[in-house]
Amino acid sequence: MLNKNVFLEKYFLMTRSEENYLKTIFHLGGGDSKSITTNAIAEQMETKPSSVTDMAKKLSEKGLVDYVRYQGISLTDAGVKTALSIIRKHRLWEVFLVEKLDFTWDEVHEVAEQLEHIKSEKLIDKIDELLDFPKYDPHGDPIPTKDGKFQERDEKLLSEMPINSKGICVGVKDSSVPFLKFLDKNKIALGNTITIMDKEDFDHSLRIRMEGKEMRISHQIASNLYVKKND
Amino acid sequence: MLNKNVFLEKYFLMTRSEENYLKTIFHLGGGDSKSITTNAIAEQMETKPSSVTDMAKKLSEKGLVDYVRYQGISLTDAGVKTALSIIRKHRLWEVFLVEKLDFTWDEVHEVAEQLEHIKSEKLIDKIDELLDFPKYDPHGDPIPTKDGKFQERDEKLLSEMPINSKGICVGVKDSSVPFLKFLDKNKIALGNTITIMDKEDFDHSLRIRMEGKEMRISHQIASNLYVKKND
DNA sequence: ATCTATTTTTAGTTTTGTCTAAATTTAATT
DNA sequence: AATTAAATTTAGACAAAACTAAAAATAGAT
Repeated sequence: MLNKNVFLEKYFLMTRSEENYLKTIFHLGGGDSKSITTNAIAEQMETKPSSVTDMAKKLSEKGLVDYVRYQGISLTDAGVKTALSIIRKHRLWEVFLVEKLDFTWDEVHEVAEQLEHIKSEKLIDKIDELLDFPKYDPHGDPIPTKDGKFQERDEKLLSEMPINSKGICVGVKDSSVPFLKFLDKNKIALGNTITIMDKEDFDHSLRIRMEGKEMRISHQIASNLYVKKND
Repeated sequence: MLNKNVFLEKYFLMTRSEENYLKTIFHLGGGDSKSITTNAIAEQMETKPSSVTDMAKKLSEKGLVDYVRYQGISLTDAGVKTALSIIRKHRLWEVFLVEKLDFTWDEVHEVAEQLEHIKSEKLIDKIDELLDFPKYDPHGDPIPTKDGKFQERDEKLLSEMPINSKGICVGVKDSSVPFLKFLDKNKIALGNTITIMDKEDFDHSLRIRMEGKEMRISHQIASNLYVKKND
């Protein structure tokens, strides 16, 4: 009826499903005007390629993605902005759940998937403030700022660190529940300082010192842990 | 496929819309096996009677309401239990927004309407704990316990209090945004002790003393404020 | 350059929740 | 008891978001 409402409806009122598509496309790298295939999106979202095509048309209509039949999908600037605002909400909620409600690493994702769709700018800004404007989420992933800026980290995989170097544990590459539970069980937490004592040529396992204790970790673990170089 | 999943689907997985219907029916008094009319529900939810009929059938199928054609709708025990769990979530989130995020009375409802549908028992229990198990929400309405018990209050409307009596402000009858804004502006807050100094026969307005200040309030205001008798 | 195999799209269907318009039941009035 | 008014339900339609199956386009291999 009103022009203003048409505008609002088209550009600001996103459904949960639309938001999930944008987020997925961003995570698959579609933010750098790189085309993501229909199949890749379908696989990631555990849905069918035909459903992705339908949504591609819809998001293209709204100016959030660039879509050419058979050529794949990439985010427009508006699409990136929207995706980042959802990721920002997701990661802030994750911090909230861990810091304020004592959730463990592996429990937060599912709940944050729901909370990220709550529509209230004031709410998420206040949560940000309550948490004292955190820069990283519990998995070590950077939290975009309100104006959509990312603060990337100078980080390396633990497996790539040289012998005798030190690093602070800042994130995980694999954020699956089994891996996070493993870390919890072995008291490997973000912020811990890790010293690489020795590397085993045979199986690429590492001997490390952490929180005063020495332990051996497999290559598989070491290649899924990010550390920030310390010296 | 599995029997267990059929069970879960039918009895536990509620859609947002189903939850809103149950909540509305409860608020209209349908919890005491009192029949609520199709029209009343439609009006409250700003929808059409035919939509209510459709949902009545669906909820009846699920064993959450008793529904007889042309005779109205009431909640079953299971329906009451579900409604109370949603109301519990709504009111706890309201407390959270006011206590932890400095929302004002009039801002909380809209956001709580969204948050009440988040599905995670652990989340709401932890929020409850974080808030130190509050008994009332910011509007003074009682918060049902985890096992669905209500703690009703010994409360009166301010307009019904005798001269020279004292009361503690515990809730509002009208929770519309304009009224809540009025209260904020005039520094009338939950917990304030109010002494009734005088009542004016002509317009039923009241002269009261609150927080050391004397003021006059109209009958309309006084008949929308609940107080707990103090002496 | 042609032929497969794969990917992607189209067309048509389903489910959920809504709507309108028409039909039916209940309630109220004479 | 008959009639009218109001409330309620049915039937049929639609939009969103998914699906299946069939058709079309692309890419890879010979």
